[in-house]
Amino acid sequence: MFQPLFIYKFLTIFVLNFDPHFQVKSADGKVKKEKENGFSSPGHVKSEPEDDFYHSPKQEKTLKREREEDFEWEEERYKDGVKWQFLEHKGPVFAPPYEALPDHVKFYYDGKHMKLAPAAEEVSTFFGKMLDHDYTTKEVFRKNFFKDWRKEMNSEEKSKITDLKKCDFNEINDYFKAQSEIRKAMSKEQKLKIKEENERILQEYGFCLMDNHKERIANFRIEPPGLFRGRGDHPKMGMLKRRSRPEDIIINCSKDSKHPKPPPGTKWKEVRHDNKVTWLVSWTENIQGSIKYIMLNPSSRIKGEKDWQKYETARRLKKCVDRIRSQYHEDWKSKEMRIRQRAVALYFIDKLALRAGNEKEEGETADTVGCCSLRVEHINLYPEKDGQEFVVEFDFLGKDSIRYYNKVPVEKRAFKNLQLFMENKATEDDLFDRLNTSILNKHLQELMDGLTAKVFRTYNASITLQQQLKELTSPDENIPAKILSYNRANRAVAILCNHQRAAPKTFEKSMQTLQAKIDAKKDQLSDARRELKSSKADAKVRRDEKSKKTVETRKKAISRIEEQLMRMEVQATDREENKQIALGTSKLNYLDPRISVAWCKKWDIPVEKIYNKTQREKFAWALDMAEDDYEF
DNA sequence: ACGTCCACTTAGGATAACGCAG
DNA sequence: CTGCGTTATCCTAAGTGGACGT
Repeated sequence: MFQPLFIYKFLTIFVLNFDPHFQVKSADGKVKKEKENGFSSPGHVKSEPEDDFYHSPKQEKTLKREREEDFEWEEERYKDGVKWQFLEHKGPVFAPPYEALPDHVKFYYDGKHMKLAPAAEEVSTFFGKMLDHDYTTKEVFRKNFFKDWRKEMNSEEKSKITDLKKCDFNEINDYFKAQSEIRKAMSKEQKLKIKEENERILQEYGFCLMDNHKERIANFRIEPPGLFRGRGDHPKMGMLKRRSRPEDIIINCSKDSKHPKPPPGTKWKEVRHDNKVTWLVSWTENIQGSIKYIMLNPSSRIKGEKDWQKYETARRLKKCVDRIRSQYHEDWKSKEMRIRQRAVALYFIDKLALRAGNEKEEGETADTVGCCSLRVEHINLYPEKDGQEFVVEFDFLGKDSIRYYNKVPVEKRAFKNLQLFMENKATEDDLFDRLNTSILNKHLQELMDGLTAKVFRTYNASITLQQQLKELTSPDENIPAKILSYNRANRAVAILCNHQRAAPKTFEKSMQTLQAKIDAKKDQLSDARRELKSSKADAKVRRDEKSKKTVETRKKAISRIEEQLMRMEVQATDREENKQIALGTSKLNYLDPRISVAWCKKWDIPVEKIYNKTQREKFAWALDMAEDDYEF
């Protein structure tokens, strides 16, 4: 077991030896897996004698039990919201300074060439680069851009350039396209050089030291300036996102660490030592005035533990969800309107996995809603529709302005309540006028410690995966078929959570190509069968070893082709069903990875078929923890 | 009870890297 | 070896929810 004294000693040695330049990957680029408190991180230090202390060979089961204890111990280590004891990093990487356009790249106003001063020119390139994008045709985008662009112009530019329609950015657009072609056409050596330089920056700035771990940082680069790309009908789209300078940046690190240095001749806005937060760097962004952060990679201890905790909370909900469900069924009958509304909203959140729906500041963001912020206009009630009773039709824009459209039969009492909530209301009125997320979450907190609205999404997603896997996996199918089943289970969750994507641009084409391949494979198969038949006949006549052998090889060839064909057909089905559905979001954020790991172990599927390298790093804790009998 | 601030998770699109057929 | 389609990674916007002050 860990002795705090040893930890402390280890930490001291480690800090002294910390060198941000050293390699963490082995020569072949493979990440060495190291077990430590159930977490493995690509950044963990190797070849320290103390390592043996962490990696002493033990039997799996023993290791597992001890690791679980370590988790508890870790939890206790950080009381009162303390997140770390020691934090050292090199600060952020700034966006490269603006490089003026070459003289031959011209901007035209009203058909006449006009040389812009650097400030205005830089902003013009932001727009010029985006000419092919839909954004530049949108009125709001153009209006916001033009307004902010004019702020960057000198008085001469400002007086001349008064109409965006008269601006010709085409040469700028062509220039950047050409630049990107040049980059693509670079020689191998040049590309390698760039790759090496990126790797060097990653090694220098991409890692930090938090307590006794060297951890990967998620986003160590400061966001470059550009035009704000809000999603959906965002009122601020096209506004200029300013360049951040060191004077805008707050550094967070421990007092006794080597503080990051600001670029020569500059100062940080502030250096603070707040170990109740997990971020390393922050700055305030100028569009919404919100704070941006640099934080650790999902593979880090601090993110992994939190993730694990999230699923443990969802599992606790599993234990009491029946009680909570019967509770809200009761609350539907309450004489108090606020309780009825709370109950119906919770019913939606539970049944349909809707998001909580915080209020938003009008005019500051796109008009999107979640459960608590639904308005009358977002639902239609049908006492009877398509042979079903009490149907609610939802149609609203959710997070990222993704449309949620669903027709669901609901329980009669819920339906009657909805009718009641909508009485004497205008379409733009709140459906749940006596409810908001804060009220709902306070209620949930009373039902279960740590329960909030979002836990239902996690719970329902994970339980759905588990149940679908049970239902869809057939024991005698081969691995590709089992993986198809997994993807279908995953898909059921993605549909529940309404995780959509734009159908890939190449979808139709690639589907055709695949179909052509399948047809070709089918032809190949019938050819092979014909050949087998003739060689069988041949063998019957000749009765020699050689012809018998031919029969065998041809049989093998057939089964190989059959296998290939099957694989392709499975792939085609999978792709078709996946056209507009994004599996990644649920996989990464909602599905308890231990369910997937257990499923892989149970059916002998290599976990690499389910999780790629990054995902395995993020879920290292689960890979370590889950056995084949894990139950969510 | 409400508004505001802050910290953190969740999200889809853009872009880079990879890998395979021709 | 090259071009093209797929997959992985990067990017950063857009949510959730708690704390705190009034």
